[in-house]
Amino acid sequence: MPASVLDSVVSLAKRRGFVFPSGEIYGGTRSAWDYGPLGVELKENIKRQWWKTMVQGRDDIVGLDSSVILPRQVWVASGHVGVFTDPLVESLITHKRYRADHLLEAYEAKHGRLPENGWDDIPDPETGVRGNWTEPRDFNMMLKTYLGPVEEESGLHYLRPETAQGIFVNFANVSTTARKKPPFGIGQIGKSFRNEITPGNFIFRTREFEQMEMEFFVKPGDDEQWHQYWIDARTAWYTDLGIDPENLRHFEHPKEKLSHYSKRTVDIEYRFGFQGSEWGELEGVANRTDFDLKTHSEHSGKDLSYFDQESGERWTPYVIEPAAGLTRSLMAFLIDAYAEDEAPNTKGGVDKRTVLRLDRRLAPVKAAVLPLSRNADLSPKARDLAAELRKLWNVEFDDAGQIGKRYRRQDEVGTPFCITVDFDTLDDDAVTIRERDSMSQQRIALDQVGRYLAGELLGC
RNA sequence: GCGGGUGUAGUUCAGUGGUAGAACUUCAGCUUCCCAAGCUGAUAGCGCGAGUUCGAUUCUCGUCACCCGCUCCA
Repeated sequence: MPASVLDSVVSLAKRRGFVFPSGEIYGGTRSAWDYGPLGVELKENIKRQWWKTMVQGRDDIVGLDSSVILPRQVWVASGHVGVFTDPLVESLITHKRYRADHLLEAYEAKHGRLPENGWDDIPDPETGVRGNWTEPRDFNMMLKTYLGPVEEESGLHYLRPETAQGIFVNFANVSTTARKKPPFGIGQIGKSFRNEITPGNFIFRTREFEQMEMEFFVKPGDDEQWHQYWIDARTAWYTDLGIDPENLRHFEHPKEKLSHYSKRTVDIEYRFGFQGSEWGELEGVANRTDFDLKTHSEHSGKDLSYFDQESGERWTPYVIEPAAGLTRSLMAFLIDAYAEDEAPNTKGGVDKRTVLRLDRRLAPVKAAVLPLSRNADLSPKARDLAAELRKLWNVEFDDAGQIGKRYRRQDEVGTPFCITVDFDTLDDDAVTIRERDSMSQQRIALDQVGRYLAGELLGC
């Protein structure tokens, strides 16, 4: 997919109010974005579909909404305080950055001792020149905040860098109250925060982001099967909602690059068409082993193991985690839905039509009611119809300008149905419903429109 | 954070050391109007700050933001 599609989508998103730079009137804040009227609808629809598929649609998964702010100890236990605080140095020659501890370890491995003159002895791995380093600096990926009126160490809290920990610390609460036993899962949608060194690529990487995560607890030994199951299930979720399988692929994390908690991680990647690397991660499906529950058991003193009545064994569940980035998938859905095709015009020729072929379930606007003309009292009738339909769906009313233009405007944002109130409506009390993709039209009685749409928009 | 690039209406682009023009968009009106690019009119901009200068959107510096790379990850 050429980069121009990505550019077109970004431009469309800005032009039609899906996404705005955050705090734009003050110059903006780095890599923070606000979602406009259409963007928030799309975002909510994606969330709703995820929730339906992952939580409500399954007997073995329940939902949770845990807080963004968690005690510092949670992050010490999870390993995030340690892992996310890497002292880094930068080469003054190549401007590449290295982890300070890695360079020191390498030196020690080679010489059998620590350098006598500190950083003056450490060579640049590329050029071999010694001592050209910046001071080691801590890069903590977690955003800090201070609770309480005084900014002091005891009030130090972190904003969560992943929603998962809120699930782990509630594992016992949920499994008891919801009366669930492994294999079962807990799903959660919410914001997470990371001090990314390099955010960018529009809404692809931001410091404040929204995750759709599910932690699935299974018996040790069953974990690898379940892992594969969720990789497949999650991939199918995207294709079911309209993503072209050609634009999806799996990326197996190399063993040496796995996160501190992971045994195996497979990313579901989408062909975004970025300039640097075409593919980008949509969702990571990780086998987190029993790392999280064990570490929280140790640090909190609360036993989070599970007693299996059937076998009489006690074990700590393994965790399979499909963690999806909400706004990334929003971007992927937009890119995949974007199309420019040809449509007939008034003069008997053909024109270019920009159309978002979004799945109906994701479309921000489900239907638009368009009176053919402002004259002859068509607008009031159309307004009434729109008001009626709005009780069930997000419906727009538009009577400005030419009818053809209004169709195109709706196509551009993926509205599946355009309902036209015309002059005949005054006599026959019927309207024309035009479908976005097929451009087919049907005449439906006014009092049947709601029923018709209900059938077409099932599951929305 | 470091290096490179960029910054003119909502969008895409012009342009000048004497404070800017177009197209499309948007809005209002006209056209009994069924698939944008008919007619009339209107709204709207030099990212922000400082310096040089009689005067800066234009030159300089800083800053902010965006894009590319290092790195990190949903």
